[in-house]
Amino acid sequence: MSNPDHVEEPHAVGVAALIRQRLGECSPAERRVARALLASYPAAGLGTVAALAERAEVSGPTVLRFLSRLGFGGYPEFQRALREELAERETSPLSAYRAAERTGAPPEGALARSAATLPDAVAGTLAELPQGELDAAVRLFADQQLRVTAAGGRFSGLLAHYLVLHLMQVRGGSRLLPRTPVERTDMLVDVGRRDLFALFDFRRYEEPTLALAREVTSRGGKVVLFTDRWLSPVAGLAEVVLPSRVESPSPYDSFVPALALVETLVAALIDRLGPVAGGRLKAMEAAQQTFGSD
Amino acid sequence: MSNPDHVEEPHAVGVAALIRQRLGECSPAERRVARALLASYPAAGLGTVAALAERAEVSGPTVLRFLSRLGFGGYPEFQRALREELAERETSPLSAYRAAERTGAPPEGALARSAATLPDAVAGTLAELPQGELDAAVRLFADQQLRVTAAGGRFSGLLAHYLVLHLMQVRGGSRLLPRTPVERTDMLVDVGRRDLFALFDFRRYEEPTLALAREVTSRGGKVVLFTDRWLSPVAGLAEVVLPSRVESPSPYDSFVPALALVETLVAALIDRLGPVAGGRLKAMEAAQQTFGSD
DNA sequence: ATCGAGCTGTAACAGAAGTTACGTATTGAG
DNA sequence: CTCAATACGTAACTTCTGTTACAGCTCGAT
Repeated sequence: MSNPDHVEEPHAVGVAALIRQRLGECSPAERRVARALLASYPAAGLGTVAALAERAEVSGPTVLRFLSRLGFGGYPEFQRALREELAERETSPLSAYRAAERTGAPPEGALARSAATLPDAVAGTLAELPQGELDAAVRLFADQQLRVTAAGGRFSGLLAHYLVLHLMQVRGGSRLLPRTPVERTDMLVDVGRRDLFALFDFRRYEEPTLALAREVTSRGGKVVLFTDRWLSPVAGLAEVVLPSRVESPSPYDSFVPALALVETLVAALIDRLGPVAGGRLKAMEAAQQTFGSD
Repeated sequence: MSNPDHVEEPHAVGVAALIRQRLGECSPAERRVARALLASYPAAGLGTVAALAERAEVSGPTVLRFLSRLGFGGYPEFQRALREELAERETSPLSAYRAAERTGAPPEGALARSAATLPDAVAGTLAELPQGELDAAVRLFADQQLRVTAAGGRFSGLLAHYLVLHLMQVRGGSRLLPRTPVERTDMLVDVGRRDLFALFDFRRYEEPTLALAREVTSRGGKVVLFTDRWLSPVAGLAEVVLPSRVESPSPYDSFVPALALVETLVAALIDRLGPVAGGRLKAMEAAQQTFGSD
């Protein structure tokens, strides 16, 4: 379906628009269905035929005839269209940005777009984060028996690196998996039950990361996954999944929410390991003067 | 603020919040249902049980058991809750996370601290950013005549790396300055009027970075500085200064606002230079495999 | 006033959906 | 190694849903 021509298909421009467009050709009772539908838009159409009929104060068959007139083959088909439209809309939840986008003129500039998207993305990511998942992740990272290895893709690898830099100070026993296959395989020979992997996999998901996850889990290692809200395929293998939003002011996905999540994890880890981390902190600071920035 | 009494009512705080809250008490297969549900919320829950089961790669009864554990009497009841929530949200387009923030999230803990500090820090950073400074920075980075070199400290170097990865795709002629003194001096021998340096210097400010800035400016090179709100001493030498907030949920400073600023700069740069050339993108992808992550 | 055409609701049907019971596999404890 | 408890899927069942056929009604035209 890649032709931009006008299509008779109902799904072309959205169900709501279709209803308004064809409203003229409808009978009185059918019009009541349309109004009931538009009154509380997708929700009213996601229940049963009988419920919608009652809300519109018509009979069931009238609802069916109405939908048939719109071009739908049946009620399930209509609901499917509604759900698909809903899924589309949910993926870009920032109505403010989209509204500005629709007005034709480009938004006030990148700065305004950032201000509109990034704080919400961070807040949303943290709000949607399952408390249990974070707790589970903290429990794993706090286990000093486990050796932690972090890995990611070209961009997300920086998040892995950032996590490792913090873990080194908080609990030790952490390392960053190199991106070259040679060094990588060398580091993976002795992976086993005592290993915890922090994997970062964002759209477009990388095959090597999935392969890595398979290898690790097959050997009894555990995986904590940082991914976007569409969930990398690694999610199926991971013990803990931490999703982030990726809405961005640019065409590229944003890593700001994901970074916020990493820092939150580190903060929670410090909360749990408290005194231990404090002592290590002092030691690291002493040994760190040749490096510089904390 | 610290009342640990959570209401047992399923519909009290929204279905999504309920799922996240009870995720800990669920069996592995049930957790997969929860993830599938949250991945494309609420659409995935508005189809049939079989469809949701297939999406989660579990059986139908597992879906039912999961919902039963959440306190729902049956699938229809669950869908009704979903639709009611949807109707609620449609009427008040305010962000869903606000409500979840007030009712669902625990009053204490790292997650709550992050939710309280990071979004505001990002918003504040962007709001306090002088539009003129951003414009000036964009003008410099958009100048293809200039060779861009990015450098930073142990942690902030990751931001420099992130900026370079984007610049390579957007405009080319960009490189990351190594952190070892030997390679560093080697890269600096021919610095001159045609050079632009993106320096990242955060508390505690690094002497090497200041020295670098002195060397660069003395040879006629330009400096754009990313720093915290207390301003690195490099600020005196920089042509453009971009300060970020650093409030954090942990004892360490946060780089989330700074990353947001970098992404904003990239977005503005893309606005100015137009869409990224497809050829450059392909070439980058081909060459990326030999790359290591710092 | 009568006829006819189009709406609309009632009732019965077929099918799909949710639900439940049961058996197998898996895990952890003793 | 054995046993028990839990987790999970398969299959049968039952309810409810969407659908269709049919009959009554309204309204305009002749």
